[in-house]
Amino acid sequence: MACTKAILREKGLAGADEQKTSYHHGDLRHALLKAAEAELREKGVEGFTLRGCAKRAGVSHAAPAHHFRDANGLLTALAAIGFERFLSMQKARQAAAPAAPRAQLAASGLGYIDFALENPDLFRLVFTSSRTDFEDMQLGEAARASFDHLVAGIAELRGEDPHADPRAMSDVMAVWATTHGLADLLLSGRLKALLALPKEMREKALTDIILRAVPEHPSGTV
Amino acid sequence: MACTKAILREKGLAGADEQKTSYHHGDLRHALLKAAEAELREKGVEGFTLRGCAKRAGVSHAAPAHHFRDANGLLTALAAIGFERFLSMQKARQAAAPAAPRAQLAASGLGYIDFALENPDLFRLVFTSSRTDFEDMQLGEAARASFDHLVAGIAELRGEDPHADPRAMSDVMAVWATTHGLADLLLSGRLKALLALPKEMREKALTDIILRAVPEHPSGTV
DNA sequence: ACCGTAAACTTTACATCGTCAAGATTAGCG
DNA sequence: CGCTAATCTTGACGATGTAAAGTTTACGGT
Repeated sequence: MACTKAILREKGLAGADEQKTSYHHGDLRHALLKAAEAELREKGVEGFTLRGCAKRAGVSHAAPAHHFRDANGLLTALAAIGFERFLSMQKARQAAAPAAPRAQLAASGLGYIDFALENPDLFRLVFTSSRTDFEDMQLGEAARASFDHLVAGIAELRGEDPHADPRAMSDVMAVWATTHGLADLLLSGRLKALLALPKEMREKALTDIILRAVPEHPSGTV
Repeated sequence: MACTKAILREKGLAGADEQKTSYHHGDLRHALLKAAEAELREKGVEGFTLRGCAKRAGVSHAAPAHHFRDANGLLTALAAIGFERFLSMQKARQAAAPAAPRAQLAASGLGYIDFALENPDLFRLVFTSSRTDFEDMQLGEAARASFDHLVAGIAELRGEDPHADPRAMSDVMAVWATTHGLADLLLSGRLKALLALPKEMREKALTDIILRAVPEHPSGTV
């Protein structure tokens, strides 16, 4: 609805990125999101600038306001996209792993960590920035989808719906916390020992730690 | 060395906080750190402002530069203090817990989480802000002390020095990740189920999850 | 007791930021 | 073909971090 012209231009101009022949951009919303991601990657969450995004997209500094309420609005939209990519990286990992629930869970966790390491600032934006608005439909939906996916994984493993069984919900929280903690600590360079390992060994170690969170023989209350 | 006058004034004036009679403040460094913590608590990491700190301390906006290189310098100094408080909250918890290594480890973890929940923005500053400089002596030292403390806890539990025994080091990373993940997720309101629980049950649940990271009978490699 | 140096603090200035308001341009529909 | 509304630009404002230059005061050597 908003991008017919952009499509035409992109087809016509063989993908060179930064034209801007006409007054109207054509698909600025998209362009801004791409620019925002690049800015985020280069400058980090704390160095992120709305004007920088506008410049990178080749428009004036006030243009973004017509597509996003404000800077936080842009970041929120970006976070929603990030969240979707986040989930699909987990699913991609799982697709390449054995079907056993335990292996699936570990694979999902590795995807979680992969995403964090490959998109550090996007990860930070999504998980620990106060600039995103989770009341936003897109973002809220993406977040819920991601949570549901984890819950489903535990349901598969335990044969109980975590929403009904507190013990299964404990498993959910435990894997999530462990995986998230690994991701966050790796990201901030606090687990250099792990990062130094060759990929295969590192993933073995990560898998081991993640699966500790869901013991095969749940102990009684400690 | 720099605070004789400040001490005199504080004694003389019965602790009322915001005088500023003389041109020289007397203990501005201290005052700025206090102001910075308050600003952090009120506005959060992303809303933190150097000028705000200066105003709160009752000095001109350029005064902080004489005590801290720049805004990040102030935040770094604050982070160092935060880190020390962080560690002592863990130790406080441990002092009130049974001496058994496992109980000590759990207590330390609960202290970790306590700190995060009671000082959310300080926690964020310390663990996920790019504005702190860990090359800084104070901060680096505080961080190392905290890590050493965790390592010692695992050494106590396993009877092996993690720096020498990779399996023990795995335990270190596992508890750390789990505890940190819990803290971070709780902080961002993503584990509301847990937060809703009455204190005692919540701590029981947290303890259970934390201790999963260090199984009593370490399984062979999964 | 005094004086000069340096530290502590203020003032001024500047570039950059986010956002608002008003003007220019163009797309799309009647 | 012309109107309206969406899209984008320009200009302006207050706030921010930091650098430079000026002011005040503490303090050590005499």
